Amino acid sequence: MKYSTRDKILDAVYKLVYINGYNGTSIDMILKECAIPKGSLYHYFKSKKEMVLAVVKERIAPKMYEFYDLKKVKEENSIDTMIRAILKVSKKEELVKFGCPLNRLNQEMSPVDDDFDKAINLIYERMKSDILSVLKDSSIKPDVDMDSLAEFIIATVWGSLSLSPKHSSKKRYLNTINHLIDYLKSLKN
Amino acid sequence: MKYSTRDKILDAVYKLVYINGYNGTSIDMILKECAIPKGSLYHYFKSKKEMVLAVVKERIAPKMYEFYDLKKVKEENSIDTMIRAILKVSKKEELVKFGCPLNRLNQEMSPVDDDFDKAINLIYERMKSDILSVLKDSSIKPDVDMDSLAEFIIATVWGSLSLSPKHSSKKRYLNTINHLIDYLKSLKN
DNA sequence: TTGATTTTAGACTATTTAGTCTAGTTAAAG
DNA sequence: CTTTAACTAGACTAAATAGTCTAAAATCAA
Repeated sequence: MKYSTRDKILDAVYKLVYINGYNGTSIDMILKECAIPKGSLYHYFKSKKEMVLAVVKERIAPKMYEFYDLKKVKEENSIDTMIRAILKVSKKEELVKFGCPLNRLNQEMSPVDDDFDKAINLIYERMKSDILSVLKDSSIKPDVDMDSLAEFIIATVWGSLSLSPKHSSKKRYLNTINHLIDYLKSLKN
Repeated sequence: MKYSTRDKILDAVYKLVYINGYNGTSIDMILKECAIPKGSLYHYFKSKKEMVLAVVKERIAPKMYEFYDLKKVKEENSIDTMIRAILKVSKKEELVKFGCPLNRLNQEMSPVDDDFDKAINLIYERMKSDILSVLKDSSIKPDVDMDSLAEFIIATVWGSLSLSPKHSSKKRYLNTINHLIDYLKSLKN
């Protein structure tokens, strides 16, 4: 099980684009980061854009889905499963430090590039439906609109993570997100 | 009262950087947008960075403060003033379409540039204290932590606005933000 | 009007950018 | 072992990049 050149590239691009953004990351930075020659890079990917789109699908997407595949603890109300997922976010240091990688790329690329917009939206919709499937078998007051609640959860988590990355800390995230948790608890039937 | 070259530049840069980001906006794009020669540009600003920092201070900042200087309606609980401010955001088409300009720039520049980080943080802190001063004379349940509540409000609004700019609409914002409003109402004493 | 200052004009430069191309090397398959 | 395919290597290109420079024009103050 060796560390393939392609994987090396995707890891480097993920890391660099996460922090510097798409336009802030040059091919040369990538080559330096993974110490490979240009020929190899363009052997695996036909352009920078295709490369970063591969990162979206193969690196960012799995990281996003990861947060909502919590196994339900027996007898637990599903809303508590949701709360556990939200709290678990604080354990991922890079998220608390640099914000959500999907959200970052979304803000930079969605308004100016259709392919990025589509790729990112696909992941967003899947996240949303994952959340919905957790919420739907929880006992929530009947008058609550589930769809907008799922969006509210994502928006709040993303927003909390995006508050001034350099200064945000685990504690700050938890303080902010605590209000979301209180709200979710208040929706229990 | 003429439209000065400097203002013309700041307006163009605001618009271009808002949509394309800092690294996605070139000097040539700016020159084309405001139809001035390079000499003029570099007469008013010594570098691209200084130019965009001026946009942050002179264009973005006022737009941000604008949303929290609502006059309190007589007899109104201040929390309702807050809610009115949050709802008013939906009336600004560009916000709903492209997200919060401060948040966008923050995500792109704060992790990689100290000067941007500082300038943006200053605005953020002022917004937060504006919100706090509205909240502090409202009748909110005593056990609520005001500071994190102010951050929660900003995070949620920013997050709601950042959900997939291309597809977000006024209605989507309002649906999402409605949960925040319900939560705020529940905090009334 | 004159003289000083501010603003405009855009050609020019050095660097960086994404991407190409061809030759060489390594690995896989028979 | 030999042949074919996958991969590496990096020099090279054309375009775009931020920023400089000098001279001309417009504006302002006396």
